[in-house]
Amino acid sequence: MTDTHDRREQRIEKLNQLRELAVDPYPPRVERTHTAAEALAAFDPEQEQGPHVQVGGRVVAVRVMGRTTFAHIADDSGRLQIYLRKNELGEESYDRFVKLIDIGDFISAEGALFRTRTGEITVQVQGWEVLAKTLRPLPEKWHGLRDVETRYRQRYLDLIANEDTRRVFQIRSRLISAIRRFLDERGFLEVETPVLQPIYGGAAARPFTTYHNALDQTFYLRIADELYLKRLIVGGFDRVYEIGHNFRNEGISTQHNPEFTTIELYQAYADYEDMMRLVETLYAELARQVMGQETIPFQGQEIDLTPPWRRVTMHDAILETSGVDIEEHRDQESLQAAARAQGIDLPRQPNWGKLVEKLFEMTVEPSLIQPTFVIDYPIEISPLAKKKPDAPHLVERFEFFIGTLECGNAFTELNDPLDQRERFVEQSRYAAQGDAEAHPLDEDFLIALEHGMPPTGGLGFGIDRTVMLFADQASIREVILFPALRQRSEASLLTESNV
RNA sequence: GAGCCGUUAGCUCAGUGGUAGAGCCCCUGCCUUUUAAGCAGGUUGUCGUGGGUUCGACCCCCACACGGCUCACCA
Repeated sequence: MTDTHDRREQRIEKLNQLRELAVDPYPPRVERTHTAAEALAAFDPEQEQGPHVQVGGRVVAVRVMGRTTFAHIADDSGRLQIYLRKNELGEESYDRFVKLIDIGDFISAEGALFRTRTGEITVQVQGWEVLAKTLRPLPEKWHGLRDVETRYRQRYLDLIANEDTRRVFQIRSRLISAIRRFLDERGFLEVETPVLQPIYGGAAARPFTTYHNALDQTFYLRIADELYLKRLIVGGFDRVYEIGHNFRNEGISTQHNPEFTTIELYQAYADYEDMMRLVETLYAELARQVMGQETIPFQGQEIDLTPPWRRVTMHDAILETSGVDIEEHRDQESLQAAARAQGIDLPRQPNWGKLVEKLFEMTVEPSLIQPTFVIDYPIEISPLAKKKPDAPHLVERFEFFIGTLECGNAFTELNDPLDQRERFVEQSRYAAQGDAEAHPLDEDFLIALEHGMPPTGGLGFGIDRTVMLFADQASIREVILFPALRQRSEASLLTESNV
């Protein structure tokens, strides 16, 4: 018999006592005239007494002083103090509150607003009711809830106990709204494309595999939206975007969750230069709307999102940081040797482009604090982007980095169907050589392209990482309400729930 | 998948090879403007799980579970 069990039984006993008093501990509805914030706003500071209000919320603090009691209730809008007096409520109602209401219970209370001696606007309670009796205690009030595992597994407790957690997810919501507003105002159409796909594509990643019984067919959970959105550009929707979950069957880290939220957008008659302008304009706008200024703090740094952002080619960035000139070393052996000469040990990769990417990640990425567009990527790691006309081993692609986070990816989309087919074929050669993330050939997509796609700029960026940036969080789990965790065994759950 | 660290009361945390602790929470009493209310008294427990060493293990050893960080993979 554990302490929790005792406490739970104590509360069930209180629940039963309420029922014996003919009180429904879970009434189906409640009258409410004001939220906590509305009640506070309704009080005229010039007056001694405010209007009569009826409010509801969770009891978060109780101070019993004999025949008088102060308590705080909280709803989504904030906290509000209530004041109960035995001589005004009557002995029965007053004692019922003191004896049968616990911190955590939901109640409603009605009465006139007044200001206490210390100046706090408070409801002088004339009547109150139980809205929902709780059976388990809330986390402690001083230190709140710190245990990271409990915070993730029982996020509701985290939200109750930690105001900062509420703030993070409010920022998340406001960011997503602001992104939608920004794109809607510019004529983008929000669309939804399949999550279950017969062929995955649009990124380099391992998929989750599932199975549809009626169709007797394997499906993959999408790793990107790209190929379906481009089909819509073929179809004549010139500006489309989708916000949704992607799924990648890979490692979990402070920057990776197996399911994560991205936005992808495509704009016909645009190129990657247009996408760069769109990104920097959007992020500055988000900063203004959500944070009130274009400079934001992130992990101890001041990040200035004011456009224009720095642009640097991958070639120049690597040369500046590591002293290795990738254009002088266009095969793996040579590039590995050049890197080694600078004291950088590069592991063998499936191709030159991947080796360049590796070199970039090891040397340049950790230095990219202020917003930076890194442009012109190797073709081998960019099978869906258009070649640079004057350098066919590179493509018109950029990624942008803020606070060393890789935030997003964009290119001038490849709309030449025969080139696209060759790229897919090249990818299948990498796959045959053991590249597990090589892009599979999508014949259906090629047929779409053969019907004609206008010149198009495309962009994708991680919503979660954007939230990390704006909410100043170091771990992606802090910006996902229920991050992926290993399942607890049934036995351990039962032990902990004590029922 | 690998390395390191962590797991003690409902919560936040101390702790020692020799009878498990503190604060908050909770329970009882007093208290009619408190707000970390106060005062007096009281109860917390499979010390993550399972083995082993030992006269004796919360402590030492091994395995396992879960989590965190770093690395690998990736966005």
